Amino acid sequence: MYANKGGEAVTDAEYVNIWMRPERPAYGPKPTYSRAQITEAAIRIADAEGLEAATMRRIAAEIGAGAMSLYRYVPSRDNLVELMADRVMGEIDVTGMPSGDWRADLTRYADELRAMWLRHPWIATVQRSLPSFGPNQLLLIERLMGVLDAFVPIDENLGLMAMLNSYIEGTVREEISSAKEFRRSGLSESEWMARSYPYVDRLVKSGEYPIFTKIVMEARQPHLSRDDQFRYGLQRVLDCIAAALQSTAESPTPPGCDEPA
Amino acid sequence: MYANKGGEAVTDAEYVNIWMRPERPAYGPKPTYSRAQITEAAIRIADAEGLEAATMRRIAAEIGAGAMSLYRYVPSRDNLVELMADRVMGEIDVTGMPSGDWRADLTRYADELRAMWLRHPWIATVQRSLPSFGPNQLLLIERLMGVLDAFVPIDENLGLMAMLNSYIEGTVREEISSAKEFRRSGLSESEWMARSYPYVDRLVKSGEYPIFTKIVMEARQPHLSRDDQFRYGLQRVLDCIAAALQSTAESPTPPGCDEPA
DNA sequence: GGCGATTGGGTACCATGTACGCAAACAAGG
DNA sequence: CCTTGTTTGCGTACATGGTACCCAATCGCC
Repeated sequence: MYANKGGEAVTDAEYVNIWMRPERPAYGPKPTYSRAQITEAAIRIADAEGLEAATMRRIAAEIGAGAMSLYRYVPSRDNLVELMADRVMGEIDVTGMPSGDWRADLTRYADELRAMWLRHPWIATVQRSLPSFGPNQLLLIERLMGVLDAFVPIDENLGLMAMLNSYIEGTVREEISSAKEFRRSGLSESEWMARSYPYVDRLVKSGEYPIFTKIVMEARQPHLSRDDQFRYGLQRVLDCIAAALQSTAESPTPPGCDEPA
Repeated sequence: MYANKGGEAVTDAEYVNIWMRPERPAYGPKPTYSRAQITEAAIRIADAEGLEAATMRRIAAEIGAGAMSLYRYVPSRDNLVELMADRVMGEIDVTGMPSGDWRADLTRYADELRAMWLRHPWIATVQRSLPSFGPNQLLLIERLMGVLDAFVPIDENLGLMAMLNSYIEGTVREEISSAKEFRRSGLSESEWMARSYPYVDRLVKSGEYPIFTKIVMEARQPHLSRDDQFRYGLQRVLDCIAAALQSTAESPTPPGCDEPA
């Protein structure tokens, strides 16, 4: 694809991931566009109309380029999605993050992560894997893991942060699902509920789902603001972390010591 | 699409979801296939080669039908995916589930759910929303929520189960991501690690990511068996639930229930 | 100034979901 | 039994999406 200084061809497969691939070589005409610009345009479209609307042709049109021109900047659409994912990770503000007050830090992180997911609902559909971690994602890991680094061994820290992230992502995923359902059907929340009434009613009337019925009839949770639900659950998770900090402070033995692989 | 007994046409839009749509009318030639058969075939393909490999043509070929024949049984591919999702939910064995020992029940549920996700990694990519809950999903909710129903108010129960499910799904999602990465690259785990070494090495050498470096160098977690990681984290989540049961048992609800084993 | 790599982008190919139409199959009324 | 209305299986066809390939225009470096 490119030629390095030795003049040898460098094939695509040479690069482990996009982050190892140079944005542009120092030769030939000046590029009209840029990875950042393309990524930005793609995010704009995905935010407004979903990730599936961000097609190569559409993105190209958005920046006034020809469809195939994008491939001068990005090896494939999948890779572009990785760029998008890392780009939005950068929106999470973790400046001054190990502030000393871990609970405040994690609360802020949780709020920011959730807000970011809600701004860019399509990240719910992209799965990340370790080697695709870009600079923003890495910096985030750095700051987030830094919050508890002084208090617990690294393994414990990994476990706790996995729990925290799972909670945040799981919760937001549900918010996104229902929001997407509304959008898909083009109905308002109340219209949508009216529409699904026949189904829910049939289930309730069948008598086979007493607890489901209880949820439908009694639960107030669904009527609370999403923000309150989230914050309430988050407090519980943080309590959990507090307990774990306590116990490791007492017996500093990291978990899984006695376990063979 | 179909005609009801009055002879009036019933359009697709009349149905809230697939579960409200009758499988087949009582007229015309006997269908050669069935929803269940089609769903089964689709799952088989998706398990082996990913959800994107389960195309309509491929599924049809699998059962020896023409591509368009599937649309006599399923309104769209999206709806078929919903059928698939509910079908695999049915694999989770929750018989006799409110057994009295909530901790054992939830542990069993967690193990089963995780095992099911690992058998059918593609569910990670399908997002569920309330109205698409099929019979198996509903039965699962029924049994799972039943486990703590006697101990906590319904809203608390919802919150706790959301936390539990988030933990399970978040953890398994990561397992799936890396497994998929291996499969995609066609490499073994060690080959794959060797391949991504240049990237990791560059990050470590840069000195900008001390905690990332610490994870790479010191953490033993990634070397533990996935099962152990999962079980360890799960215990922590269950402890969390235990604490929540404790606190709600003290104030609002009448006593008489016991505590974790 | 010329060489050779690189850029923009048009054309084209293949895969996918699915609308449409038609002939064969079959239940119910005569 | 035959007619009639409806459904089934499925081939054809189209719109859309990713992207391989090609070519002329562009520009850094000798």
